[in-house]
Amino acid sequence: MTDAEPSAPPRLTRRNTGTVTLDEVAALAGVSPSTVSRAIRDPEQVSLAAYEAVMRAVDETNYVPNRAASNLASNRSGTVAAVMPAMSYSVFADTVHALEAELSAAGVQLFLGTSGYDEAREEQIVRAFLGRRPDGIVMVGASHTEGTREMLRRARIPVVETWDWSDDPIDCIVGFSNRDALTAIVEHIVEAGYRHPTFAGWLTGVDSRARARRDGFEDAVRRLLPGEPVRVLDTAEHGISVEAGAWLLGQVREQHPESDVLVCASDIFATGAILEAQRRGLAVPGDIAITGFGDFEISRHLHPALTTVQTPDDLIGRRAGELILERIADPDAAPVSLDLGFTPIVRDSA
Amino acid sequence: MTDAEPSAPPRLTRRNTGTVTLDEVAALAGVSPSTVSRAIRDPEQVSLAAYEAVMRAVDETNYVPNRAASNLASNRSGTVAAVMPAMSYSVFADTVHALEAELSAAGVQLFLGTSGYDEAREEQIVRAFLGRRPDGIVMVGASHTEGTREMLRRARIPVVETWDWSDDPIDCIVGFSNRDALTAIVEHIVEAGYRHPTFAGWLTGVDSRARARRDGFEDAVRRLLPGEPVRVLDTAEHGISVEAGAWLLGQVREQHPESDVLVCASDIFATGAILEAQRRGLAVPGDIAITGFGDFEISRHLHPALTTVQTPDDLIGRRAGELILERIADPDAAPVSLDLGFTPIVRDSA
DNA sequence: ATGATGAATGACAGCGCTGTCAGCGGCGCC
DNA sequence: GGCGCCGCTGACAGCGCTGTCATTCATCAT
Repeated sequence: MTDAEPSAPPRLTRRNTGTVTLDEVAALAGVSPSTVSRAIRDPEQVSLAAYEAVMRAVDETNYVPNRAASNLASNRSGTVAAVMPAMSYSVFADTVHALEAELSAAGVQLFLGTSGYDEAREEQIVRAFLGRRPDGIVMVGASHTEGTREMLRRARIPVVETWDWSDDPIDCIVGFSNRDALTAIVEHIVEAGYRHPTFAGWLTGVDSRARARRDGFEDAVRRLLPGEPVRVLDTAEHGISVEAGAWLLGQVREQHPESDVLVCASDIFATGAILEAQRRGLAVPGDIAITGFGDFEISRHLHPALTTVQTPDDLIGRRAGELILERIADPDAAPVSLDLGFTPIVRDSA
Repeated sequence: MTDAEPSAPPRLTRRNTGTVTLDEVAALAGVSPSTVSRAIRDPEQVSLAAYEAVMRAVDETNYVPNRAASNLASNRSGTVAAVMPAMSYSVFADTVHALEAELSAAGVQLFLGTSGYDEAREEQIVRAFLGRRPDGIVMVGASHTEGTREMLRRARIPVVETWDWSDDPIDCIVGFSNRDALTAIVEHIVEAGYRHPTFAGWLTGVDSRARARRDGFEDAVRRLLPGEPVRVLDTAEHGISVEAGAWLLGQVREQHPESDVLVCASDIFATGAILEAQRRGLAVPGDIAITGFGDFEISRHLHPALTTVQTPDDLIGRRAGELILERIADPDAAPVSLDLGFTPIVRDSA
């Protein structure tokens, strides 16, 4: 089968990709390529007979449209890019899931990238994503390098920042105030009678949300517990892990033995701290109270059940998806800032 | 500015996309488009002077190459697609992370999709992904619809199935035997003196790995504990959650009060079961022993610390990435089946 | 019967790149 | 001095689609 057919000139195209193309489907179906294109994208536009002929040919050839060609011709990619800090332990998993559900219902695919809580890496990722000409982009966080902001602005596509709050979003923002959430926690613990709180989070990293939470803690302590020192523990090289939480419990007992409540920037830390307290035979909240952040599923099953803040994880994803889709449909719509709030959940640990 | 310039004919391109193109960069740099393309993709090919002129023009114009055009022209997309069952609680998060690290080091981007443990949905996702002409594809699991297998075979790109084992992979497979892993657990508990095990997992879903674990359990029980009934609990509508684990503990106590060890198909269940045992004041392993699967970070912090099986989460991702890259470079390489094994971790819960 | 409408279709250029080939000048070699 | 060689560059076609416009034909009101 290596010989050229005698009936046709041996003019095989130079770079034959070997895959079925729209033209071949058209030839088989006995219609023009235009009709095949229409039948696939919007059956309403073609007659029933044409539609059926095309579908038969598509099945027969196992035709899979080449989206790269489609993107190029239509200048729409049918994709949305999302950049998030991490996947493990992901608070963001629910957000991504909801986002993907929202988008895929509209036939839009999600491109996912993780920055590892690193804004320089984030910039690289955004640059790479922009090369794929997504129709929109979803970011976690509202803190980015100036380069990232600039690129995003220039891309002229809808941008939704999430999980954070800002008065100066790039475009749209869907989130809540991490700062206010921590303030709310401090208000609760003060009301519950605790007077010597210690904040704990991963502050070595570039996680602006952790920082916002820290700031909210500091504000509230200064306001509600005047004269009280602002105790802050950084998990540093322990990062975001259960182990870091266990370590934190030791730290607070050693470094701040007077502290009566450990205010964690994540349920992950709080989980580790509670388990470590169990191990040490410490009573929670008797010997030390503990609060979390995020209301993970495990938190209500711990002993004691964790007092925490519920964040609108999947609502963020859903709304972000809706917003992106709306703005793809109407690029001139005004930017939207959506504060989804948070819900303090008081259980037994504080 | 709506008037056509008198000097040039008013032949504005019909569908102007408004973004900077390679041609514009070339004009500004004073070289041909070919040279710009080369300078960007492989600086070695052009003179230093040309390279610098191009880079200056790229900076000045904020040029971002259009990958859709590049894909179309070169028939390579620079992407790899990955399909996994879920993201929440994700055992797979580490795998994806390692995979992404491996690929992005080679300048390849990862397209991620989740099937929700649904093989029909998986097929849709694969179809959609294939439209983007990825250079390779990574699947979680070795059980797919025939349609999926067929598409994947026809795509003529490297395919790596993961987290599972099969004698008849589509192309490559990197994983371990879930069946054998459960057998190993049963061997341990029998050796430790337990005689009445109950297996628990989410069997209502189409998770073939859960099923393989169940089968491994059954095999081992029949072999090592002849005469013993094969007790199996399905979390059913509770799915994969901590809550399901708590529920399981209740179930095993009620339905199989004689059972002395609960063999969970995931550390998530085991975690819920241990916490529920704490709540009920049951001694673990005294009243009932508990084993998990996956060795999540929290497992070693529980009380008692969980006996489980460590799976090569990120090694799977790393190897899968390497394999994909190798096979992109050399499409004629022979398929590889890589059994990465597993490691039983004996702690205090069984 | 006639023109006006509208649905369905086809022709064609072009989206922004890359592969390929040809051409240019400078160099070392016989 | 002529030859081949090599590094670098530019011209050009074409990847597989879609937007746009032109065309056809049946349908309808006049």
